[in-house]
Amino acid sequence: MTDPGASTETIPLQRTPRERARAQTIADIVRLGRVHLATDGAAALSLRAVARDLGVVSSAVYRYVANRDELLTLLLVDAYDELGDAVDAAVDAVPEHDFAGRFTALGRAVRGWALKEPARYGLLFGSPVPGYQAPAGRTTTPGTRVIFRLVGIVDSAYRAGALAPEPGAAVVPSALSADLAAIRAELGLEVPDAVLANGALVWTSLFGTVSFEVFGQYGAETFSARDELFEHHLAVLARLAGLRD
Amino acid sequence: MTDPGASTETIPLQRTPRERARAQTIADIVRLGRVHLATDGAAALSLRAVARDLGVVSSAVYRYVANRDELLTLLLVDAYDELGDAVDAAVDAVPEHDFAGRFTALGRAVRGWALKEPARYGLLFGSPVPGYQAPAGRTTTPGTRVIFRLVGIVDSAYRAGALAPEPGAAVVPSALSADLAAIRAELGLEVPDAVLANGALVWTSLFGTVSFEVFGQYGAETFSARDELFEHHLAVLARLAGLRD
DNA sequence: AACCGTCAAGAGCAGTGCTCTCAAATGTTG
DNA sequence: CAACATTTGAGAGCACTGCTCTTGACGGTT
Repeated sequence: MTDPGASTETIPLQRTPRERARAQTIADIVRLGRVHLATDGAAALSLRAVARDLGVVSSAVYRYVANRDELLTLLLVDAYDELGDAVDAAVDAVPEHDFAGRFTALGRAVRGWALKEPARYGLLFGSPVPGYQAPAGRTTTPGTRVIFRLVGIVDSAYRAGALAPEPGAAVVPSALSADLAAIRAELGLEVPDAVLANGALVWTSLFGTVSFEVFGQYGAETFSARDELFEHHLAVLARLAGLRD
Repeated sequence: MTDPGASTETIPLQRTPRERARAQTIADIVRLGRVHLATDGAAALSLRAVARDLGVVSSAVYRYVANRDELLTLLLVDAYDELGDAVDAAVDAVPEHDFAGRFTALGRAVRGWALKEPARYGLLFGSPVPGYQAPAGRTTTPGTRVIFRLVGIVDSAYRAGALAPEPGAAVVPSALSADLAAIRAELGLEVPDAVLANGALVWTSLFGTVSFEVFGQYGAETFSARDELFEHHLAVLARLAGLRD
């Protein structure tokens, strides 16, 4: 849970005092919205409740935030960035040449953040909020940090010759190969198709596992040793990505 | 999209005409709710809107459904059953001894239903609806049909000796092993720990892949060959489950 | 000091879930 | 067939939501 009292928003330097005050108010709104989001979930996020916490009438909030969807977008970017920061910190703490270790750290960071912030994780990776469409321009960049980091690890391992040969060279069909080529070009990667396709599966599998745990799909009683289950899954996924451990 | 005109609900035989009429009305409410759910999503499901479609004032609906959450539960069970029926039909259409084929059919059925019913899929496997807690007694049984079917296929393959030796015998730690033993006992399975643990990963990975596609996590442009991507992932997951193809 | 942009407040509209009361419809029973 | 009892639908009402509009005050800039 994020401490609602810590107003540690990074506010870019503003020229006039007006702009400074305005940026501070928006930061406060995001901070309060983050608390509500973490407590009640995305669909229950209420501008009026945020206004009450801010000690202001509801219509005043609309001076700073166009509507509920824009606040949701701000919170979306905020959450993506926090997850990205957590993943970056965890990965950077592992030596560069320890590719499997870096992957494991990435997976643990994702799971740890998700379990700590289930509602915000649900906003990012759960069912879309009805009637809300995330604006592509503002959310794609922060939204791709984790997957970029993941394929970056795999690509580095490949360049270093540390990647295990893919088990049972799966030939990818041509249309998929074209997609993968585009990704490879855009991100400046070298990994071959089969590895990249497996990387995509590892990506979705990691979030699938985390989502099942966070969203309660496992049921209350089925798995009590969830840490061990996740570690086991992570090890299998590392092997699937070609990262021997 | 489910045809709102087809009132094909299975109504158990009721003694009095009153009970018959009552059951029919509840079935109509579920049918209309299903349309709203498929159109607008879970969080936007409105009892008043259902009442309007039913040609009745909102308070009258409360004669048949205690509150919004109970309607959501009815729709949850309804969706679980429809998915379970689709999966069963797809799996049963494949010869019993073709274990990999049955797994592939299961995966395709899940994806097909999810893409056809994204909002209802989101209710089942997406972020939980805020403030709503599914009653365990009424939802667990229909909610476990797919995973039971999946492990059933793997277990049958194991009994038939058709299961590939698990790649790199992963030893599962003791606490997890106890969980797996409980599952094995409850479902009457024979598969060893490592296979069962991999089966759980295959399960979560399948739904992770489907969720990413349904919830739009792939982005608009990244993957255009989604059928091929899914088929590739499915093939890798089949191998991971030990089902050679 | 005057000005003009920015701001908060309040009223108001349409929608939501849900509860309550009252009257009508309906099935059951004498 | 008639009287009864149960069930049902309608309507009003409360508290909440997102959002818009107008009004008046505050405050930085010229």
